[in-house]
Amino acid sequence: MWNTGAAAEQASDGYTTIFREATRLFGERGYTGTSMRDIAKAVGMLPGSLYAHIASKESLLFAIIEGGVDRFNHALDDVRATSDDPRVLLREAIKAHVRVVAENPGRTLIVFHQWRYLGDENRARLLDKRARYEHFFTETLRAGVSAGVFDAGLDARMVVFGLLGALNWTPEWFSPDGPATAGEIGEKLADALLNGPLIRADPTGG
Amino acid sequence: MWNTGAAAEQASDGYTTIFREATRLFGERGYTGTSMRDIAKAVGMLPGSLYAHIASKESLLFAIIEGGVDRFNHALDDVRATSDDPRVLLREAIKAHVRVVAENPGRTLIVFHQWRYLGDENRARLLDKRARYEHFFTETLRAGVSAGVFDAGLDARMVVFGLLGALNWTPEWFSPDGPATAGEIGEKLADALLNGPLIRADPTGG
DNA sequence: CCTACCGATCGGTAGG
DNA sequence: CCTACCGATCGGTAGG
Repeated sequence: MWNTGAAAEQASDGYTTIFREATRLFGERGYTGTSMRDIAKAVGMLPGSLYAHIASKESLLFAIIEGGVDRFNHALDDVRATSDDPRVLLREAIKAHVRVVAENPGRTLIVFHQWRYLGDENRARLLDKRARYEHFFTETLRAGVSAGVFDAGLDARMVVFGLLGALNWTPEWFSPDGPATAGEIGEKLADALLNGPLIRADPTGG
Repeated sequence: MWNTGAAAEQASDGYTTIFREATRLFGERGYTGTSMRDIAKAVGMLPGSLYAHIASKESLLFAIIEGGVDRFNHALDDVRATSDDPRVLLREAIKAHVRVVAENPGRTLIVFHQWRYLGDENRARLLDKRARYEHFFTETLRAGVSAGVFDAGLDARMVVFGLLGALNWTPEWFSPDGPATAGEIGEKLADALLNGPLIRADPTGG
């Protein structure tokens, strides 16, 4: 009877296993498309037994989303420490975002889309955390415009919506099996987003 | 008994009403989060009566998504006729995209996210139509790089992913109640996306 | 488009 | 974490 159970499950306890399988299933089938029986089957329990570990289906969704948003916000805390230059901050924020997405694209899709299924209170808490994340981009852009390194002629709201939209769409196409690392993708995506494809008229005529 | 029924329903027949209410409900609660009973209640029928007008829940989802994708592709057909300049084509495509989103942001969210719930055959048909849409952006970018009007130093895949991500995220924030029209938003978004916020070093020193 | 219904499944709980 | 179960709801159909 030695070395069975916990070891075979990679030392995951009941809650951890439930959390992991629920994340996978919510990502694949959606929250409303996943039943507690699906989760129970995936973790090898009977449906009623799940409730020895969790309070409700919604509490599970909330834990998944909140944990995901927290990773994004913590990544920004590291970014803030890297520089005072808004150009560097924005580039590092893009790279950090891609890194967090790359950790678990499926979880990120849940974070971005399935907060709609939370009850009023949980949804409000989540949207507050997401607003904090988005605020960094708005403020960094504003600082860069003031410093004269970002284009003051652009609509700031559209720049931020465009940037965040591009970033929030990354889990739709990022593949952990692709040849490029998250770091390489982050660099190239930052180049593309910060510069835009358009070549300006060159005042030297060259 | 005059002037009741059809007139009060704005001349919508059964199928049209079902289609409209299903679009609204799938947008608000998701496909798997909406029951046929929800739809029946919204249109004022009993659940079983829906099947006099539709074949199945999935056929309804497919009709909504296919109709939505077709609007995007038809809008691009108009764009193709406007110019040969890749810069103009890309700008007009961005504006067209925003216009289609603005028509019905809820339907667009279904188009972008709920194709996952289609069966294999319907999903493949949809993804093919979406690929055709995305191909326009890839090709227009390539043409612009060849013509020397788009930056050849950027990773083309990242430019297209960034652009399409920003566009596909628009239904998340676009509000028909906002002060700006779809046309104004499209212009400003195109400026932001095509130029990027970063100011290049000016060779004239100005 | 209604009446009446099918078998299957839902989130969750009492008591151990 | 299992046994045994609750009332509610699911997509869909036969026959009119």
